[in-house]
Amino acid sequence: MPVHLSVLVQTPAHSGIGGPLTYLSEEALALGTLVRVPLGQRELLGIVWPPQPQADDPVPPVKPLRLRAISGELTGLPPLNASWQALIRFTASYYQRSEGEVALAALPPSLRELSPVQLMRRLERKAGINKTGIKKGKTETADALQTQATPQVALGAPPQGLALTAEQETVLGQLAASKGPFLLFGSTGSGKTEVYLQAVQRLLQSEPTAQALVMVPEINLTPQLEQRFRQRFEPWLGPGCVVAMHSAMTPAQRLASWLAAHSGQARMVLGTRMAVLASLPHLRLIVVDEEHDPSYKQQEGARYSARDLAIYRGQLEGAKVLLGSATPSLESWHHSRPASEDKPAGRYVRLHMPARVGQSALPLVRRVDMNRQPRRTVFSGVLLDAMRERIRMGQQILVLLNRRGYAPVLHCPSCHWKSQCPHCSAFQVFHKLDRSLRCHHCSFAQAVPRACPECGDTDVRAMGRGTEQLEELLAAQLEGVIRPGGGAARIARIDADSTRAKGALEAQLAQVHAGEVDVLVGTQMIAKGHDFRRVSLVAAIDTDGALFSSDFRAPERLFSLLMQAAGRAGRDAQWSLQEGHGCEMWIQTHFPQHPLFDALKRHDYPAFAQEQLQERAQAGMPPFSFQALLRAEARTQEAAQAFLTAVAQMATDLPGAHQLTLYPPVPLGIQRVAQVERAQLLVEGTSRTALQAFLTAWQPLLRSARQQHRQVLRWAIDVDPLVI
DNA sequence: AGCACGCCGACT
DNA sequence: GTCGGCGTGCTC
Repeated sequence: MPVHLSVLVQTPAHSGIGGPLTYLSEEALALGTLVRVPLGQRELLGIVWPPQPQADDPVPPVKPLRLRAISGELTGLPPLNASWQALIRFTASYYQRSEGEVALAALPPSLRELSPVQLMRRLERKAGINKTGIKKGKTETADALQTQATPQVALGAPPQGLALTAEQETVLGQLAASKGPFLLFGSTGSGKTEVYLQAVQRLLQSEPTAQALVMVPEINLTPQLEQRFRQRFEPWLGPGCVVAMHSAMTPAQRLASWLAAHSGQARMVLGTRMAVLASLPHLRLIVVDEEHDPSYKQQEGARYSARDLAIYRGQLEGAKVLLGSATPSLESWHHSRPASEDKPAGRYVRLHMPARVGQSALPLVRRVDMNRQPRRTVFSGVLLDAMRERIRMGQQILVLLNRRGYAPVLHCPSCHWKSQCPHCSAFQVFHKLDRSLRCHHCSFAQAVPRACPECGDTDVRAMGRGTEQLEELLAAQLEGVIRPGGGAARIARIDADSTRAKGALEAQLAQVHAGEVDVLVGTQMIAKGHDFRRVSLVAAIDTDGALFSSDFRAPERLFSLLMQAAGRAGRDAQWSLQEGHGCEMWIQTHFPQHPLFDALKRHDYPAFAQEQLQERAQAGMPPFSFQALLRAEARTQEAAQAFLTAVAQMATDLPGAHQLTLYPPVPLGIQRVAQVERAQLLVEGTSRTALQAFLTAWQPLLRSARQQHRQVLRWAIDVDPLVI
């Protein structure tokens, strides 16, 4: 007697299919079981799911006659457990996406594509390594995986690790003593990584099946960290106890890692934001390194914050959560505030590690008042002198500018033509090296015109400067400076352009580490994570834009970037101890009195955070309010805005609406990209519950409004947006 | 989102 | 006479 089975499939929000679909099955299957189901002409991977509560929909969703049977069950894989299901449900509901989209996106792509037969072969092959290598039928496969799933038994003695400082010991003690979640506020170089390693080790040691998840912001930081974790744990728990998870892995690698985590064989997962949705049946600890990093926020599809989900998942599964940063997000800082006379303490426990390991001092921050420099000065004389001296002493220099290319725009002085991108409301950037004009938003590229396309004048000029131009300028201005070994200063540039080729970043970094480079020019890429031990001077060339940006989070990002960059300098104690030649961070600015730089000079994140939080509180901005954006894309700006205006008018009586402010629609910062006009509408309020209730009620209205607004190509809701 | 069906322009 | 453009509509 066939039974009805609810199955989740990958259905985008636009499709109208929200919840699970109903199929027939010969037998009832446990929730979380992976199945293959027919949908239209295709066969898709699905997950057995609780049926949709049919409360508000009086019309039965399907005529019973049309039900189709599932194609098959993926045997050999234990079902996704209840915690994982709950995590997916929460993520979908909080970020306003369908459960099917979130759930299926959380599985490795090759699992979605593999047929049951192919998958079974894979599992057999994997299991066969441990067993005799004889392939058998499907029940055998299940057994094989079960065998493999028994957690790794310790092969050797637990690793010793580095000797801990008193601070590190204290922090580890605090971690053990309370429930958390924790915010570890530790300066660059204070040894946070060793705390993570020890925390993971203590967990794995005390519980024979426990799993830990360690998240990092970017893939290019993972290789060194992955190696460190492997070297620490593999001699102890055997190869395969640590697996990586990030989007740069091959489909086969991703599947292998996922299976190892899902089966419980992997004891530790090291990954980027996607790893927060991995199946980890024995998860007991989540570490979020550099928790302030914006890349934890997914920027397409379900726009979840992996850091926020880590907090939720920890609570859900009873796992400890440790966020770490030298410049925490203002949200996390606020949530970890100590109790004051008028207010109770925040929900997080704040842990503090102020000291740098070893003797190295924090660099001296020096401001150059650009108002006192001749107009159009790129490198001030004082900075150039300081750089020359460092080169003569054989030390390295980092020059930061967040603008790649040669010049951000080309223009014609006689007719005022500018290198506007034909598809976007942005300028095409001048790249001198390959003589191209390139749009950084839609990638449209063309050759640099020899003469002005409008008036034919051959005097077309570059305005402003990017990293390419800095590299060129420096070569000229540092000419004749001789480094200790003899020879001229060697300048290199690292940015998205120079590292496009696979392995290019690693090769360039290796050059820097080998001392083959004296001056490194680059975008924020070079400020993150990489440890340049011989760098003794860091210079930020043009940061003023972030001080007065319309994006209220720009100062926070700038402070973090500069603190991180400063942390790159002076990791090697030898120079900081030399009298008068300590490590320095130079800031060229037209606003040397700005409080951000005052706090930076004192390396005083708490002071900066307090000042920013006061401003945010007064202006009623996050973390003192909650926001969501509704974005619409259309062929014309008018169509996009008309849709937003219409749905805002329809929303006035929705639940929660009276506690929220709906702002008028505005064009996005870059209003047009690749011939598509974009507009957005901000919803804001002080109650997260009201915002959630409102968005949930709004969704069906948005879907139906699209019928009247055929010009709208698509729309999406971004909950807790990072860029407004 | 896929993938069909469906109705109009340049090709073996 | 067919191949193929992408507009509209459906998938348990």
